Amino acid sequence: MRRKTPSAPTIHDVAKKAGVSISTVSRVITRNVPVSDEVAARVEAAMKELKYVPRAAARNLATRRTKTIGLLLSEIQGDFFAPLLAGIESVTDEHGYDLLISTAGRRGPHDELPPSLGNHNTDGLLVFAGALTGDGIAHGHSLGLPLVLIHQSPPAGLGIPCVTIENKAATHHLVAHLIEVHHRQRIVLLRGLPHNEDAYWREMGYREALTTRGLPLDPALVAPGDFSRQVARKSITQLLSDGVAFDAVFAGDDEAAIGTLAALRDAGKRVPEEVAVVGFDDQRLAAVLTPPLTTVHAPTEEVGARAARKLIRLIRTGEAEALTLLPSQLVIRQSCGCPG
Amino acid sequence: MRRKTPSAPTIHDVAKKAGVSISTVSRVITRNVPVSDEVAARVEAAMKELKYVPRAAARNLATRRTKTIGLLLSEIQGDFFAPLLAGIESVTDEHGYDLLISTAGRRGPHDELPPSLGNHNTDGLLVFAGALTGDGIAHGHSLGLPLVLIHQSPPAGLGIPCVTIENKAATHHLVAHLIEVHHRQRIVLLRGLPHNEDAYWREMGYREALTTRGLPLDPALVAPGDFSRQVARKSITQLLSDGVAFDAVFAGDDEAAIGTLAALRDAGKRVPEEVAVVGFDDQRLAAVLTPPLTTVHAPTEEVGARAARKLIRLIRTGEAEALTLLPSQLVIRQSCGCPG
DNA sequence: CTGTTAGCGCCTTCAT
DNA sequence: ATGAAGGCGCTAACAG
Repeated sequence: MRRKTPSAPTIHDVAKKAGVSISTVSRVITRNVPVSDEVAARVEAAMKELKYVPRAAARNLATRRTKTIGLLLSEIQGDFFAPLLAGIESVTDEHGYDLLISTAGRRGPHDELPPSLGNHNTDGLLVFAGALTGDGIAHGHSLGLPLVLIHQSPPAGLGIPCVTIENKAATHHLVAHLIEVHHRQRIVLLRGLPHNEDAYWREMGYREALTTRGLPLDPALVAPGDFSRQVARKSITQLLSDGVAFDAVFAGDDEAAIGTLAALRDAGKRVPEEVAVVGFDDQRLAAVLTPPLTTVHAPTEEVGARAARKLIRLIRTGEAEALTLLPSQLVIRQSCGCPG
Repeated sequence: MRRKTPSAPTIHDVAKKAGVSISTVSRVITRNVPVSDEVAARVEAAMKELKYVPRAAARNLATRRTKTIGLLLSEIQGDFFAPLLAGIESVTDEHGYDLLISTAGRRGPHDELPPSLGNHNTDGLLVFAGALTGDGIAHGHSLGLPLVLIHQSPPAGLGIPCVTIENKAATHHLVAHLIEVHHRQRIVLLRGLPHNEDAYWREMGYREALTTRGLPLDPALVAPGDFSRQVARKSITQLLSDGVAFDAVFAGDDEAAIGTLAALRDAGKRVPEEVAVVGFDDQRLAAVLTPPLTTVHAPTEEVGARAARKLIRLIRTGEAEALTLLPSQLVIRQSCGCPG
């Protein structure tokens, strides 16, 4: 049934079978130039019969465009990643772009683009926070590669577009809720990762909420959280054994909130009666925790979609607005002390 | 500072600047053929200075290989997806392959390959369950494209390799645990999606566990679960209001277990005292539920890694073993009735 | 070890 | 509306 690997049909095979020139075949493929209906039909029949598929490499080479977008990630992990990718994929798909994925790997942020995503192998790049250093970003930019940053602002001076979420105001509201509604006074802050911008702004929101309410910024209440269950758990356990008094915890993100809940449970502290706990992100887990977690909803899928849309515009028109800041929304559940 | 878009440097520019021929440059790029150290150094300096990046399209065209693997998904969603992709990415990365991602979209399984992943735009394809119909798979196969199926077996007759997990025996053990250790007699089965092979084998495991223990297969205890929270919740609520008596639920997967837990909570039933609940998959959520969910751990990351490794071998050698069946492991927590 | 020369498969003016 | 011919940037024999 099977011949001897008849090495995939080319445009020439189609042309011959349809009795036309290759340029005509090319025209019915690209649909850029009018072709008589009759001829078009013949060509299409030939393509179908031969199971012809245009070879991307050849088109790319001739066109000097790849019709693919690269996504550079720091790592594939957590609840964060799926919605982000879903958002991106929906718009790249809609616009006929392919999606090439690559991770920085465990070595941390990279100083250069990975070769595969380098210039001309991709029409543009989506760069997620932590995947590239400032130098790495500058490198890509200097190559003339269209770039859009996600959850990370560009190195000073480079006008690279960026899309991220509102962290500070949302955190401020969240902490203010703890203070005003639940009368908490000693609120622990679990810090996020060192160079993470989200972490930075959340901390700013926390401080602002306290100071504007006349509460002291007690350094004893600040501990590492690193956006991870383990670190958060350790921090809270430590605080407890150090005898630090507190009646609430802003964990930095939902993962850290889970660690916090675990530490508190271990210590026999009741949540939210004795200690209120709040997170950030509103991951899929948040609603099913016990008690259900009060947190801030981060519109991650929307971030992905916006970033992709922006990159495509940048590729097509050469410009895109510098910053897209998506609003985040308070999600009140029960871990703050609100009734179910 | 910036010239007039000096249209990216090519291999010729590098050759000229290094004072060698383009073949020499090509050789230092591919490293297939020995080149004198001195010359190599000169060439590399030139490449660096020019910020030269080889154009993938040109290489692909000349080589007739793309060095990229396609991943065809039904949808990007859930806890399932991140570990799967992480597993795949780690091995494609290790072997120098790029990863092109595409989803079937909401229209359900497709009868043909998406053009971008079609022949010659990819060296091979990883196809996840539900992304392609049998015809779609056959189509890809007839094109001579190396294919590896994930969580789905090939259409009869086609020797397409596949990697999936052990469902039946694991479910059997899980249900047997309910029967023998916790003395449950009336165990609800929440069915999975209709054409899902995992769902099929899990149901077989459930039946086998009951029949080998002399328990009746009461049709009243079987209801739709669809691997989703909502459907599961509705099913359980319905069962309850119908007055069907049961003392345990095998939810089909962890998502459905969450829905089950919610329905039971709404009805004031205590878990696991009155009703034991078990899931399947051991998602990230499982351990933080209340009570912590007894389930079966599905080695999803490993599945991804194995599939990718198998595809690469298939691409390189033309063959790969037909079936990889990864073992799944019982994870006993508290929702079955075991002590914390 | 290095240079020369064909293509790889398709798009795109340029004529017709 | 269609055909002819050059070129996209690189690799891979083939000579030397």
